[in-house]
Amino acid sequence: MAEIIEISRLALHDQVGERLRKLLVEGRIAPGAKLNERELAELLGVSRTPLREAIKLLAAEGLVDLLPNRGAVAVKLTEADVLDSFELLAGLEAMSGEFAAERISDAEITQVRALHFEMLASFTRRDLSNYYRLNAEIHSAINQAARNPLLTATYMRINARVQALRFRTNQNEAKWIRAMQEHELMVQALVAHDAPAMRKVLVEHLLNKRDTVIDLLRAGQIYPQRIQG
Amino acid sequence: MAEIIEISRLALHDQVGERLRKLLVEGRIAPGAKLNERELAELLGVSRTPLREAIKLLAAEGLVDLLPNRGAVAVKLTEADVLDSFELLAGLEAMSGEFAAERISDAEITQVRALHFEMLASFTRRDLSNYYRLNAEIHSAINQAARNPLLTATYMRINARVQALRFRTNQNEAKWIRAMQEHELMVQALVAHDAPAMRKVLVEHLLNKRDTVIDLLRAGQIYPQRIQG
DNA sequence: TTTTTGTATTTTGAATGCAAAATAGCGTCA
DNA sequence: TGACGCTATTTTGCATTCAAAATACAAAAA
Repeated sequence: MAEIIEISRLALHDQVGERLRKLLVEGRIAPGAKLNERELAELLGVSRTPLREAIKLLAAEGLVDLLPNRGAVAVKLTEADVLDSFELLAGLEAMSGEFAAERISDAEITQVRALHFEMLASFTRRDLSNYYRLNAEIHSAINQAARNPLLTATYMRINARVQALRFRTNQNEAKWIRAMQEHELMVQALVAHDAPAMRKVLVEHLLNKRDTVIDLLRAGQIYPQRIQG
Repeated sequence: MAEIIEISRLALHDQVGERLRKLLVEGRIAPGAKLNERELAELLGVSRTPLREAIKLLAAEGLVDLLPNRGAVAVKLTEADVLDSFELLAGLEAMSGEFAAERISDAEITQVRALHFEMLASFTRRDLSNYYRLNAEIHSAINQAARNPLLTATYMRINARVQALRFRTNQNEAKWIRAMQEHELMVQALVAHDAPAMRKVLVEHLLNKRDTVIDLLRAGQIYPQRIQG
């Protein structure tokens, strides 16, 4: 009989972890907010045990801070934290980009180019929602093409920390246009399998994103969106 | 009254986490070995609750795999995993090295040079134990000089995964000599604050280490050291 | 002999309970 | 009025307990 790959439903603590992660990344739980175990357990409909296991997991991912005997709080990144995060992300993206330029297949290039044009369409329509989705898909495709799952996982982990911050950052028209130009260069570098060019444009791209986020952070445009706190 | 920074003793699950991590990294728990909760809890003298929390932590760090309803096993890296790990480590070290070259202080350079000569002494005596300690200290000092704690933490996390593999890998005289030459170049690059040179030598250094480990892995020289399993 | 099926045991997963630490509230004293 | 200290309540941390899933084993059938 054929081997059946069982689609194992996730364990409770994993489900809780995913839901909590989403709440944190989307900013539904505000940075700096205390995570009351009893409250959260009731909200999520589970006992405190799996919730605590999930919190430990998120702590290892850097999404919450653990205070001994005083529970967990959603991380509130300082400006220095944000700078460090983007610096590291730039390096990781550069690495991804280099490997991708060397290893990407023609089929994958075609796919990236298609996504790129779709993104241009969304940009033209100023359709932020689809723009962000396509942007994420392109970066994900580049990561895939790098052929290093550990690199991809590491990138995603660090990215999750700043995800809440990046929510809706491209209101600035000039910076948005520049981001699109950089994406154009990325596609060119991939087509040419030019690893150094890919590194260069990605580092620049990320550092620009960093500056945008830092500006918004200083202007207080980011954290005030909190829902719970 | 002055604010007193309390040296809070670690919570139990953290202590358990550290002890477990040590057992895994040192290979005392063999790769692929099942982590029986009852056994381990008894061995460590705690109940299963904090142990389970610690295991979740180590799973997030990539030191154990979680099998739904079947517990945790110590990760057993495939050759592909090892290649991915070293590729990522090379990129992270390169990043560290670049930033360190740009940001290192004169005092830190002096310290690295001193450690370097101590390591040369250990090399000359073929004193493996001190050689490894000093080697780790130098890489740690470079990481510190990069001024990015998140990068340091990320590097250490990935490094822990392959730590057990790297245990005693420099038996090969020729490769050991080459490693020493590379270290010489590192110090020179740091003194000259030459970031590109630092990147170059560190990537090379790590990829050579990778090759050494892969050779040993293929020759079956690594995993057979297991104690428990 | 090999495979299958049913049962017993083990092991993991989650809820509950209990102790210790932290927080909050209140009263007292300066 | 304000600061300090004590008690009560809340909250976290860990152990214990209970339920469900997986594994091991043995017996029966092909």
